[in-house]
Amino acid sequence: MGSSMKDVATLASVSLGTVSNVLNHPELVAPATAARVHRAIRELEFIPNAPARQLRSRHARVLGLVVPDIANPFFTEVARGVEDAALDAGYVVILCNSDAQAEREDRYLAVLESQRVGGILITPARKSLKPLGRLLGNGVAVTLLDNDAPAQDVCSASVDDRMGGALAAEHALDLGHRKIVWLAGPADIPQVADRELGLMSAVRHAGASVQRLAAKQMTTASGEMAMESALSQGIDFTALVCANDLLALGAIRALTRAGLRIPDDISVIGYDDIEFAASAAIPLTSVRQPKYELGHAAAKLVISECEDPASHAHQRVQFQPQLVARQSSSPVSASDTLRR
Amino acid sequence: MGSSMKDVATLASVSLGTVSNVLNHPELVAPATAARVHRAIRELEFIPNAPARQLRSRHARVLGLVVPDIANPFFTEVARGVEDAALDAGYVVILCNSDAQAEREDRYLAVLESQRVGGILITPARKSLKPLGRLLGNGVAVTLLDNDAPAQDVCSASVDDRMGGALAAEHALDLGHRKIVWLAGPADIPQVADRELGLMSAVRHAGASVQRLAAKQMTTASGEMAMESALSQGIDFTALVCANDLLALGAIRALTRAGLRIPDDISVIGYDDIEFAASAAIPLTSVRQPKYELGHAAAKLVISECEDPASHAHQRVQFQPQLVARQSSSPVSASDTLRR
DNA sequence: TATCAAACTTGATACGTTTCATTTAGCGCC
DNA sequence: GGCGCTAAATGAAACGTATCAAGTTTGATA
Repeated sequence: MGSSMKDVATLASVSLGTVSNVLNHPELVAPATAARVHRAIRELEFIPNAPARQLRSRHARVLGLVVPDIANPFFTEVARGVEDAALDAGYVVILCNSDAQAEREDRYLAVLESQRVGGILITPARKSLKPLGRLLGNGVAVTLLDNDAPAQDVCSASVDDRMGGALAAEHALDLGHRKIVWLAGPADIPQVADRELGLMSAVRHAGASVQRLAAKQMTTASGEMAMESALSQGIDFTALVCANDLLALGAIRALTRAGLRIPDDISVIGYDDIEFAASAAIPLTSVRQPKYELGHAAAKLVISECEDPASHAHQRVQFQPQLVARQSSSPVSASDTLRR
Repeated sequence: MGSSMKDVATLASVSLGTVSNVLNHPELVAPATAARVHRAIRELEFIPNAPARQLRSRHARVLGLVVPDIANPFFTEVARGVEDAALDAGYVVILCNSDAQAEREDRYLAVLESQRVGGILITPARKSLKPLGRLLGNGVAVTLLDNDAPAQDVCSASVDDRMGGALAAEHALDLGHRKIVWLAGPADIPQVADRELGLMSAVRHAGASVQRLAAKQMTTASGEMAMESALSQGIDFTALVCANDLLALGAIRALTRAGLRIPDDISVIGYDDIEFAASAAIPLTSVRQPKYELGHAAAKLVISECEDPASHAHQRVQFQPQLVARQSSSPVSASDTLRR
């Protein structure tokens, strides 16, 4: 069975308190004693009991990570960033998929509260931060992930989605495109809404215009369907900007099936720059988000609050996206320009 | 601050023990009393302290999930299965990416031991199960994930990789292919080795032969490189079977770039049937593994052992893979048959 | 040699639960 | 009305640790 500090104390002929000090306040104990204790620890293969420790010290090296769906490559990468930062600090991450459902999110928040986690990283399923209020009141550090903090009492780490939308638009405009389609997702996703704002304002600024298309979900299947039905209605355009890469990949299938060539007939621009974007049959031009860094930064924020809540100042960290041009986009073709 | 059972007891005018009984042994307490206690619980918004509970009862509703890389779509899906099963049982999952490195795996196992998790689901980074010995000795339930249990003291959930390899081979053979290339991954991955065994024996049984190609890693980039160099050496074949879908997608890029058409010139068969396989430009024929079910089953195994270690019998669960034919494979073309 | 601060150690207490041996109440029956 | 039972509730002990006031040793100083 696992041995306890008491066993260590006995074997090293010191008191329980001294063993505790060796572990938590080594500067208070004489080197010779510390050495003896360490020997005993090795001998007994003692491993501290984290739950007991937390019960007493009210400090847990456990984080909760609440995301809509880890199967989304964007969040997978974010999670890796979170996890690496956590492990570096001796923390551990509880993975919670909310499926963007409030009910499931609530269930998880309750479990996390019961587990008395030290901090929570969350991409909320809904606008209101009310459900987080309880947690905050109980001294749990909360950091918003891929969301900007509206309030003062939480940290946040996000990517500038308006800028990302603008980058995508400007790329298309720079290539000479004037007939642009924006393939959006569900309207209630704040990130998507921001991308749209950035895109629209850039386009308007250039005196061009955009047609808006909406997919039901942020998936390839949904992108394919939306594009297909638009094509059947004889939509006329030369560039397609999508709310994420999955939509773009789906749309490309529909376009290809309709006999359109990419990028010769249509330029396609995605968003997220997931790994598959680069290695697709037609490498996808996309707006890269520093996903790993986002997760890493968010985790460091929440950990720093866990470690020292008193002297912690809430921060907003915002990353800049970046356009990665690949083969799915090219200058508008001569014929299209003339036709216009 | 969070209220404790003591507060609840006071408010409901009962003893501490009674509150505990309401929570854990409701059959022992009179309905009227239970009602009073429940009212107090709601009133105080009491949420049990899981760590304290575990300290006393030595029973944790926490699982550790140790996988090589959650960014691999295979494991992402497995993780979802694990998580859903866990949440259903009121458990929570700690995510651990070992990166297939022994050192990182060890670090995580130590942290999980310190957290006193109730169970561990692991796809081990190395053959030896020694590092798990300590855990088992301390009463932690261990279940092998995507690995078959060699020993008697752990459960395991896996997919029949030999059969999968055979399915892929038989599909190619049925389509008339006789010049087959097997694009393998690193030799030390047991799953891949098994697939190869199944493939080889099916091919031999049919009196055909296989050329073996090895990629350095199980990634698109690696698959592309391996295929490219093979093509430059003038390899002659009509069907390509890959150790996983990522390799297949990479290989397809190299093939396409070399002017070969799929499936007209070369039939390509992947393994895993990740989501992208179906929605790629050329939908990929692949061997489907019940990924979600695998994770779900493994989690249920480990949870059942956690709940009642005494009456638990270790089990091996093995799933059957399934061939999903799509457009990347077709009957060998007349010209190729003649040429032979 | 007596004194005192500094450097270590100790031992008791509390964290929020579960468990279990006891106690108390309620009730039918001879 | 006393007996034995069952059902319900209680109270104390324990889980493994951190903390901190109080104790002990050490070594330097006067």
